Formats: sequence, C-alpha cells, structure tokens
Amino acid sequence: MHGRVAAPTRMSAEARGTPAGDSAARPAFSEPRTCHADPAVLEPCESCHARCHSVCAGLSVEEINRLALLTQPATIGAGQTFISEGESAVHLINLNSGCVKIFKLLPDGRRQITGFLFQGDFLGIPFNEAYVYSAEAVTDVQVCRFPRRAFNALMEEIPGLEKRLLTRASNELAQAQEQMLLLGRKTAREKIASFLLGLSERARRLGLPDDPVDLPMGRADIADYLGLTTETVSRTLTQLKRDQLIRMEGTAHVRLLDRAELIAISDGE
Amino acid sequence: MHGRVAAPTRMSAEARGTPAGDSAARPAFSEPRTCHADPAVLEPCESCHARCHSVCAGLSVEEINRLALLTQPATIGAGQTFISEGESAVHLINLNSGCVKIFKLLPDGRRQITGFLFQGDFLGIPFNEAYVYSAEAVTDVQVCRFPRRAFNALMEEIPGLEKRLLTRASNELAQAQEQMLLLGRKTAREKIASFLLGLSERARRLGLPDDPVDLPMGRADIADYLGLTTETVSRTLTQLKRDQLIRMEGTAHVRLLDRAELIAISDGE
DNA sequence: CGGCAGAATTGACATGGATCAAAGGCCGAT
DNA sequence: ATCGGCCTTTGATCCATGTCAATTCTGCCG
Repeated sequence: MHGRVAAPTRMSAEARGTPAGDSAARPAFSEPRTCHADPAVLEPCESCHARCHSVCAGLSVEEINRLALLTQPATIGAGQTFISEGESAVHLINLNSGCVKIFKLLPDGRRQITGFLFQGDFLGIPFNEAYVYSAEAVTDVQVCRFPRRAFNALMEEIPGLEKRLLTRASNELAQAQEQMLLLGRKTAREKIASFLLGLSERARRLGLPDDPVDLPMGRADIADYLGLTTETVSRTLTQLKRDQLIRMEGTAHVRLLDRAELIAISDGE
Repeated sequence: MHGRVAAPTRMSAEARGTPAGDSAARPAFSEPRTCHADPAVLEPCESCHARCHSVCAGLSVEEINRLALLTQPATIGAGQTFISEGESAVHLINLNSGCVKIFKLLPDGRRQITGFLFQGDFLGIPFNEAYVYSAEAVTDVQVCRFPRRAFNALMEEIPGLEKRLLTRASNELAQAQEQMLLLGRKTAREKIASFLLGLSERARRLGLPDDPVDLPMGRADIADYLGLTTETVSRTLTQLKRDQLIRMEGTAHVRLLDRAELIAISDGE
C-alpha cells in the first residue's frame, strides 16, 4: 500500500535545508540558549524574528515579559521527531524558524502529514492532555517551549492571548477543510498545483520571496501531505514542467511560470 | 469525475428523516417562534434540549439571559441550503436538533462534505467575515441564530464563552486531522468502518442509542464525506454485511455486529 | 393496495494512481 | 575533483475505485 513510512516512528536521519551536521547524533532538544541568565539577552523575545507572526504579537511589553519568563528556547535538528502522538502534552511550542511537519500514522506505517509549519506557527493544543499528532523537524528549527499548565494559567490573565489562539484555531480549521476538499476530491494535478500555490502564498505572508517557491521537504513528505505517492508527485511535477507551467531550479525550488493557469488548475478549472 | 453534485449549489429538494412536507416551498428560515415576546416563553434556553452540549453550557443564568436576548430561534426544512460559502457571515448558528452537513464545492460540482453536525454543534467562525463552507439541513433542523457582531461583543464580557469556543475549535481541529488521515490514507473499507463507528460514538456522547447506528444522510452524502462514490459506499456496506460485521435494518439503520473487528478495520488493522 | 419516483444496489468495464523495478542525478564526504 | 548513498525520476504493470448502465428496493401517495 502507499504512504508507508519506513520505521513506524523514528527520525528519517539527516535531512535537507541546512548543513544539519551531526543532527542525527544529538538529542531532540539542544541545550537551551541562555535566556534570562545572560544579562545581555534579558529579552529574547525582543530579537525574535517570528514575533510579528506569532501568538505573541500584539501583547504589551509587560505581557511579553511574563511569557518570556516561561519560555525555554531550543534548537531541534532536522529529522528529529520531537512530539509523538498520544504522548502527554507537557509543552506548547512556538516555532521561530525552520520547517516542521505534523502527521498521524496508521499502525502499518501509512502516514498522513496534516500540515507543514513555519515561523510563527504554534504546536500543541492548550486544553488537550495529549498530543493528537506527531511532529518532526524538516529543517533545523528554533522553537520556544512553554509548559502547558503555566501557559494555560497565564491565558486567564492575558485575555488577548486566548483571543489570538481562537483566531488562529479558526484559521487552521478553515485551512483543514480546504485540505479535506483537496484530499477527497482533487486529482493529483490539482493537488500539486494547490500545494505549490499554497507554499508560495505562505512565503509571501511571511514576507519571504514567493516566486521561486522553496520546497524544504522531500517528495515523500509532499506525497504524504497530498495523499499520493512519491512517484505520482514526481510524475505530476514533470507533467507540469512539460506544460510550461513550472520550471524546477534544483530539486527544491520551483519557478511558477503561469500562476493564473496554476490557480485555474488548483480550483478544478 | 466522481463526487459531483447535480446543481452546483441549490437545495437537493426534499430529504429524509422527518415528514418534511412542503419544505422545498418554504423559505430557508421559518418565522422565528416567539421568544421574548411571548410571556410564557421568556426563557427559550430553559427548555433547550441541546443546551448541555452547546457553547451555552456552563454559563451563569445571567449570562444565559444575555445570550438569549440575542437569539433568534428558527426551523429549517430538510434539504434547505442555509449557509453558502463566501457569503458574508452575518449570523453564528447553534444547532438545537436535527442533522446538518457542511461542505465545500469545486466549480465543476465536485463536493466534499467536511462534517455532519448535530445538536449542540456550532456553525460559523466568530472572527471570519465570510463563511468558509456551505451548510444544508439533512433533516428538519432547529437552530438558534446569533448576530455575529453582537455575539463577538458579548464574548468580551463573558470570558467562559471564549474559552468554550476555543476548546470546541481545538476538538474540531483534532477531528479534522483525523479526517485528513482517513481521506488521504484509508481504503474504502476502512473509511466506512471509521464512519459507522464515528456516528455511533457521536450518538453515545449525545446520550442517544449508539447501536443501531442512525444514518440520517443518504449514500451520496456519505460518499462525499468519505471521498468515495455512492456505488463504492453501497458495495462496501454489502461487503461488510457479507462478512457478518454489520446488518442493515432498513437503509438508514446499521446494527454493528462486531464492534471490535470494525475498530480493527477502521484503524487499518 | 398498487403504482411511482427517487434512492440504493448490482453488474460490466475503464482508468488514475499505486506498486514494483530500474536508472539517473544531486550533494555532502573523502 | 571524485565517490557513494540517498533521493528523484522514469518505466511497466496492476488494481482499487470510478464510471456508465441497468435493475431492484423503499417509502409515499392516490
């Protein structure tokens, strides 16, 4: 059957993106960078690249400070599985840089990736005792971890936080429904077109270049996100190439040559 | 292609469930039953069957009263489309009885049903200006409508309300991910088993009988929910019948003869 | 009680995408 | 610069599910 993953859970070794180095050897979380300890960096949030995209945005300085007191910044190497479905949800995690995939597994190894997360995205559900998905770093990744209980307590006191999480959850829900439409009713060609456009738009919203679309994940990940196989992903990409709709620049960058037509395809004509 | 719906948007006339009668002729919303006007029914919420399952649960009497002032109870006939994707989201709707399907359409009529809603479920996203899906009554349905803006304003003042919505959104999100796994990676047999068990569990949570599973929706709706065709739904049901895992009692009730085995199937062995 | 219309089922056949298998190409390591 | 392993691409074939086309069933109405 399709969509199986080699080892039912563990890391897929190395990965692409950044030099990665010895990632497979080091533990999922590296030593927290000094945070409140280092007097020069009393405000790690001040220098956070992801802040304007995060739940932290729009909070007062005082509120940010209270959040910062809970924060444990960390780095996760590409390929590391750092959340496992069913595991007790001790931490909530805010992604500051890099790319993460979240996924669910069937006992026989079939895998569905339910999302790719980027800077500013939030992992974990405040009111759930257990994680409902697993998460693996696609590239090296920087995160802020919050103890869930402390975060929940803080939510009582910072009303903006709860509202922000609700807004975020609403958007994710809308996107999940879009993905259900894709998975249930779109053809391979439509799926790939939707995927490329989605990544492009996402990059734009983050203020990154949106035309040579960056694909930090491998074909297998794309397949498991779209409900296809790597072979079909590959064939469909070459088909789009042949039709002059895209051009590959290396295997991890796609130039969109006819965005209008791609949109038409992704919408099912 | 599969999953097309006859008319790209409108009601599919009649429907099953209740006598339905002249539903196709009447407008989507019947006249609001008197609410604050009728001195005998000053508290419509008091008599609401869905309350303990709704966002309204756990609010104080005073808070319920403030909500009640916003409420416009209404009845919707089976087959009526009462929310259309993209339409300005004027109302939020709480479902008090009956069954509703929410769905998204592709321009050529392919349809993905993203959920079946029952009593206590909530339609509409507080912070979105437009609906992101369409909704159609599967059976006759009773609802409470809230003007979105007023509801949002009230949310500022009733902290429990926001938290309840966040909890609810989190659960829906988890369920959406489960459905993505189903749509992307499960076989027809696994999909049908999951679907039957899901309905059964849902009924149980609502305090309704969970064994002869009630199927208020038609085969086409089941197909559009599972990313299949009516023919495959039908064939798969007969296959499960042949294997002594279920027995049909009429076309709208399914007896689960071997729940353990069905669970094994739904989990992909 | 018999007749109808829509829904469900069943059958025959077609096909998109999966599976199995083999190159080919990219990238970090040497 | 060269090498080796993994990822990607391509090819050949298969199969689960879709499509097309009749029946058959079910519940409603006269």
